[in-house]
Amino acid sequence: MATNRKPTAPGRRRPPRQKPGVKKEQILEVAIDSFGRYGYEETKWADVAAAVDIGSTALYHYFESKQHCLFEIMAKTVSDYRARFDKIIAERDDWNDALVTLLVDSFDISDQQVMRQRVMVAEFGRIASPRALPREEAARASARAQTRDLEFAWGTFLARGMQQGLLPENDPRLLTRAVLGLYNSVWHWYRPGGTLRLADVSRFFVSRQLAILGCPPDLADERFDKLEDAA
Amino acid sequence: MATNRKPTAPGRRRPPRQKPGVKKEQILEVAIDSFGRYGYEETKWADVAAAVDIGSTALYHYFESKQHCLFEIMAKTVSDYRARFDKIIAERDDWNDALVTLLVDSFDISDQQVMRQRVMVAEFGRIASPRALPREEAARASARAQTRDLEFAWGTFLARGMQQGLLPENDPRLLTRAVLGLYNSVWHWYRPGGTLRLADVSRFFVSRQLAILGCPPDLADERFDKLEDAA
DNA sequence: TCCGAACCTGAACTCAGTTCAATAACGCGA
DNA sequence: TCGCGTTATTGAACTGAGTTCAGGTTCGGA
Repeated sequence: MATNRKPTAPGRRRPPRQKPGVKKEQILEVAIDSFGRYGYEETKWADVAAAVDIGSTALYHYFESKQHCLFEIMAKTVSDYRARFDKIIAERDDWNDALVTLLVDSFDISDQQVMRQRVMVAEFGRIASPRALPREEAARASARAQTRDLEFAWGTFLARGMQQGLLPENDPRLLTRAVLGLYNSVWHWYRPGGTLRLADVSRFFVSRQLAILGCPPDLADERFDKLEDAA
Repeated sequence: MATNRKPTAPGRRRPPRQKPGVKKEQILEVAIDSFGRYGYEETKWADVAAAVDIGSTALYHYFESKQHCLFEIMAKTVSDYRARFDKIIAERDDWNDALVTLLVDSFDISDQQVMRQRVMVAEFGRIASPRALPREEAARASARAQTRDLEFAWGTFLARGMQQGLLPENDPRLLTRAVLGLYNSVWHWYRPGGTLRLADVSRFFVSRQLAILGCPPDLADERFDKLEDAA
């Protein structure tokens, strides 16, 4: 837990500069890992700087503040999820197929994406209140708006399933909150490298999500069996 | 949002001292409300002091730190939930009756208890890592241990339902996490005084919890109808 | 070779949270 | 009613993570 990085040896040339954007990606990587592992509060901003080998004030070249970094992580997390959501919806005609794919796909994520989800659910409360710094506020507002949009998109999708008679009638907004709420709850306790494999968590929770919706919970079993065979 | 309280007028007698414990309760009330409404971070500890009409340093007579206060709130929240849980279990012979009562009862809470749940779910991540100050650490450890115990108790209860053939066989621990995860997810977005009535939220989410468990979701309908008639 | 933009730094500042030494009020036994 | 330990409170000072600022250095391209 060194708080300060070692200074460049005097009389020594600095290492050659990398491609633009690389450093920022490094910072985000370290931040995601540290925020996800120890929590946002516990993580010292200066330690993140040290980990990517810059002085703590250099961080302000990339982010307006520590929270700005957090909000960018969150905005990216939702935005990536949304992109996958849209792609799946667009590619499937069959509603049931789309549903199962959506549910299964959202658990089919890398360790780093898990960490992002952990950061997301742990610090979600922060995106509620506006901030003063312009870019920070932009990132916050973006994360918030995209979250809302995503809920709306899910609601619309579920309403379509009801129209087609594939889903029992119910308030689509509350149903969305229930399905996504159950999904998000996973990241409060699941962490990569634990005793539980994500594939098992996925199998269990997808079936429970289907139960919430009122579908036969074994709707996704076939899909999982196929995935197992592939692996 | 005044940060400092007005000083006692000089030459004036202080107001008479209240019963011991009253001030601490006042602090907790204000803290719960403020943490739940604006978030723990956003809430300035000194503002809490001002709200109960003491200087900010006087808070340290009651709590070792701001986090200590938070942890006491969380510990109390779990402990109260647990007490209700145990009482309900003890009073019911019929397993289905107990289940429905547990689920319905956990939504039958006052506005202040809602705020406590909001604080709980929003800041839950903090109870993971140990703290240095003794009483603060004690409160943290207590909150953590009680949460674990509660999950265990739920798991045991669900396993009993499976033994009696009233619940489909499933991993009781994962099932517990799903049921409680869905419950907790509510407090991320529900707040008192909104457009949605808690009774409606309750009706919907209890039925979804039953769906998760694999029970007929209308198992609780009768109960709700009775509650409606009473009101 | 010059220039502007991107990148980075040390020193200093901020401010919520906290510590500390001292004081005031209370409650109770002598 | 006095004395004395406990409880409650305060102002002044301290702490440290986060931040600002006024500059430097490096780079790619004109």
